[in-house]
Amino acid sequence: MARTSGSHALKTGPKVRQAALKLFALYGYAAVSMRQIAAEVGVQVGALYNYTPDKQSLLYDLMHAHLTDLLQTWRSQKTDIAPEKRVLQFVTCHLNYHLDKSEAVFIAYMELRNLSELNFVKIETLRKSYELELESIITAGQRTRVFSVEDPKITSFAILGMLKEVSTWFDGEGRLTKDEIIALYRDLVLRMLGGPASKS
Amino acid sequence: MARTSGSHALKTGPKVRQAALKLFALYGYAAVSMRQIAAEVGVQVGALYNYTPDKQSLLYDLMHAHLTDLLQTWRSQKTDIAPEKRVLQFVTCHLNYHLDKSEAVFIAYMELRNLSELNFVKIETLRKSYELELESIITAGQRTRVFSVEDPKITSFAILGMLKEVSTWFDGEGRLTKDEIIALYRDLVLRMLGGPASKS
DNA sequence: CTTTTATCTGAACAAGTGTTCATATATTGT
DNA sequence: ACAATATATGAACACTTGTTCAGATAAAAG
Repeated sequence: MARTSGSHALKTGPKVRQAALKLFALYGYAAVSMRQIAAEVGVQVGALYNYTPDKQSLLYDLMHAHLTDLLQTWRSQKTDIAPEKRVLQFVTCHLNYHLDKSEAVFIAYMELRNLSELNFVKIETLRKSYELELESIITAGQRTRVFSVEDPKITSFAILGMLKEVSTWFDGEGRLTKDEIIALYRDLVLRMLGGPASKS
Repeated sequence: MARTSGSHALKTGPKVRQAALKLFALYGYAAVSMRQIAAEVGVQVGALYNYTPDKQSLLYDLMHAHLTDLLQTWRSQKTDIAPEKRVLQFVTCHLNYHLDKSEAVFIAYMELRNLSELNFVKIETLRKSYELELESIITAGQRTRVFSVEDPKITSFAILGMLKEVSTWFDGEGRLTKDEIIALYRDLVLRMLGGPASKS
């Protein structure tokens, strides 16, 4: 070897992913050209292909990295707590992550249909395993009668749907702080799960 | 005149919009070419320009037609009823519309960033006026103390977010019928609004 | 049947697409 | 200093993009 691997690569590689992340989130995968990404990095278009085999892999890598990061973040949380606390832990963890990394989150929701068939299956598997985490918390709480829901699956979809929506408008400059927003959603989720107190 | 206006146009015009609706919903605006739309209609590319000045207008027209239709559907509902009934009316109306016209709905959420700046403002105005309908119901119920929410705006966002999510997975072939789903969401919404019964 | 005109075709336009590659340029180890 | 090699360039590839338009086609009016 006459050169340590990646003297520039270690800088340009992440820059490419970061530029792609920003531009895909802003204009959408299909609307962004490799030349736009190259310009954002400050490099000619050919150089990108030292860091990705093609445009499709760039999208897949971003989504895969995001989802494994999200899953790992969640799975590093304390696990041995009661469902009513655990669901709040989920909401807090989810919103903190989503509000901090809104670009990656946005892409993961919006660009599913631009994945190749094979990549789509892999990403969907990851996404579903994350979403099942919430459903299983709800089911656990249902068993111990601390929650009272009609349909755990639909309830988990509904909660995830309303949590997703936050990242479409939150920009850190609104009326409420991140923590205030999280508190409001924690309350809404508890209501949806209908603790024993609200049973009729 | 030697010909009644639009002998074919009355057939091809709607076909163009329908083809664009289908393809935009399936692959996204940026990923669909005018030639694909033409092929779906069964016509050559040039013919499309008898029915739209350009691709951008095609997108705008679809979104505008959808939103005015949605708003009109909602505004044709009975208005003189109490907030707790009216909010259920909103959920039912919204879900019925969204589950029936899922393609138009999907485009309206996904393709906002592909609108020109001017068109975006117009569409956003329509969308916001629809979303404010829910917020004003919540605020009204808050005043008469039939609802008990911490933040009417966030609550309306949360409800709209969870209602939107339904159209991403509902395909009419799942475990639940449309009416069963609507019933579940009506219940969830009532819980979120925390009627006086559930006050602590 | 002839004229009028709405509609469609088919080809063309300039610009942009993702990707490849021989060549040049840095940067590092010796 | 030189040699080795990781990165970047810039031009080229074949193809697709949205849009235009002269001319063909078809249908209705007179």
